[in-house]
Amino acid sequence: MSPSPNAPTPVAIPEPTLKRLPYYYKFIQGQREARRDFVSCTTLAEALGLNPIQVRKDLQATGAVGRPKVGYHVETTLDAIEECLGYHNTQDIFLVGAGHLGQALLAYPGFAEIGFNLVAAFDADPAKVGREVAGKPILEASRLSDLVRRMHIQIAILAVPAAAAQMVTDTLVRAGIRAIWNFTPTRLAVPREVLVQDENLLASLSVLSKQLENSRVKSHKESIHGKPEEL
Amino acid sequence: MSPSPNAPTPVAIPEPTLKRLPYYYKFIQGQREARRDFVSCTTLAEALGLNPIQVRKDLQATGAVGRPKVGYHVETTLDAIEECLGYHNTQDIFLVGAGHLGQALLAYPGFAEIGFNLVAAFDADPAKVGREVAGKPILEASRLSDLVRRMHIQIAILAVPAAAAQMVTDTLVRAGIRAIWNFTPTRLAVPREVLVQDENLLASLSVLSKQLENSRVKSHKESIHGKPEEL
DNA sequence: CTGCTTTCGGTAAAGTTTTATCGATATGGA
DNA sequence: TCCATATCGATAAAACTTTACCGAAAGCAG
Repeated sequence: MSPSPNAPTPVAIPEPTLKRLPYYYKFIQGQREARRDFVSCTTLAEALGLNPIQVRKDLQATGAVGRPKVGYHVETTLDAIEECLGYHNTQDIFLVGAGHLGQALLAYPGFAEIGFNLVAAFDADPAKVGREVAGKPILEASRLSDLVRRMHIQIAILAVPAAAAQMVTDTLVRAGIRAIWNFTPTRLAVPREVLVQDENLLASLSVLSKQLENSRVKSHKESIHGKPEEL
Repeated sequence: MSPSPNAPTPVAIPEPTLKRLPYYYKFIQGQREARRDFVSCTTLAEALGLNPIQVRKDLQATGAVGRPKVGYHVETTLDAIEECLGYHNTQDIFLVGAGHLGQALLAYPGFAEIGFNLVAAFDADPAKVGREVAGKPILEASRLSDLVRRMHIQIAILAVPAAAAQMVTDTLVRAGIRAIWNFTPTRLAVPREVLVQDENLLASLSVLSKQLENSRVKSHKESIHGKPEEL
């Protein structure tokens, strides 16, 4: 399994593909429960509203291999996706900021299923410290740095107020964090070796609303010019 | 302001750009508070860790106009972004599903700032119905359809359990919803004219973790081959 | 006033991601 | 057994996004 020194680097899988894989995974799991042994790109694509060719390319990226006229073997393909997304190797993560959103994340049971173990939250508010949410303790913010270091935590969820975002980030970075899942609407300044995944909810909502506006204009124009809808 | 019949359709702004605009907006607001009248792409890019050329192209897309050697006028540019993202035209939205995440969204004060008015939540759980979160009522799920119709709600936030996602979606669609901000890990089947913005948290976390793994492999390889880090 | 430097706008190139095309393979039915 | 068809894998084209380049405008210093 260990690649030879100059093995062709297992080409990084594009982010859009990574984001789609969980959907495939879920659907294929459903097929397994339905006692199906194989699933084709066509089926997947139809169920998920995607392009079959895209599905095929995505699955290829995971290393899954299909059989013409039959499709992909359910078990093998599930394994390939799990392997690809790292659902196996479980990993401890911390949450910083136990406000409404933070507590919702604390209580969310889904992380465990994909190999993450959210072990504790940290907050600066003494009123919250000491409480538990879904069995996970909320600890004093001052202990964050030390625990990240000692427990070799690599990923942290950042759900603090925007004003504190950069400061907390600096603390995390100094403590040796490797990746930050950022729920604040702030661009974090981090050293190049630290990864940040932004989850800017306001931005997403803005996008949706803008696209809605666009589609309104478009369909209005279409109705004026009599352009028919295509199938 | 009304475009002539065959005016060049104000080219749809690419989604990546839309997602970056809120960051520019926030930073430029900061500049205004600091009593600065102009801001350059270079400054913005440096502050946000982006490419200056990208920033310029993004701002151009909003219609903002800059002056060589000076930059973009703070007030005008803020207006352009507001106009572009529709921060002005406020819009009522509904939340469906008042679980942990749903309640966190209910309590989130940020929506109002970008022109959204989250007026009510809906839930099937009688224990939750009747309660209020941050002054927003949680109503019976059975009233959803009627209220969407009567209030001409265009955007709904979907934060129900995955198992209910498609069913609730169908209800929303029948009631005339135009766009769904989907927090469930499900691909929703909707008619073409209905927009869906997926916010798949598990998928995002998987991406982060996978990229972390990649970067580990890469830096390991680099250290073996002695490839130096670039500035 | 002249020349230097910063920054913009427009156009072009490079890089990514999505979609299309085509031959090969395996299955099921004639 | 042989043919029609569904589906895969590979390669190529198209679309989209990011990055680079270059000339022009505008401020600043001498």
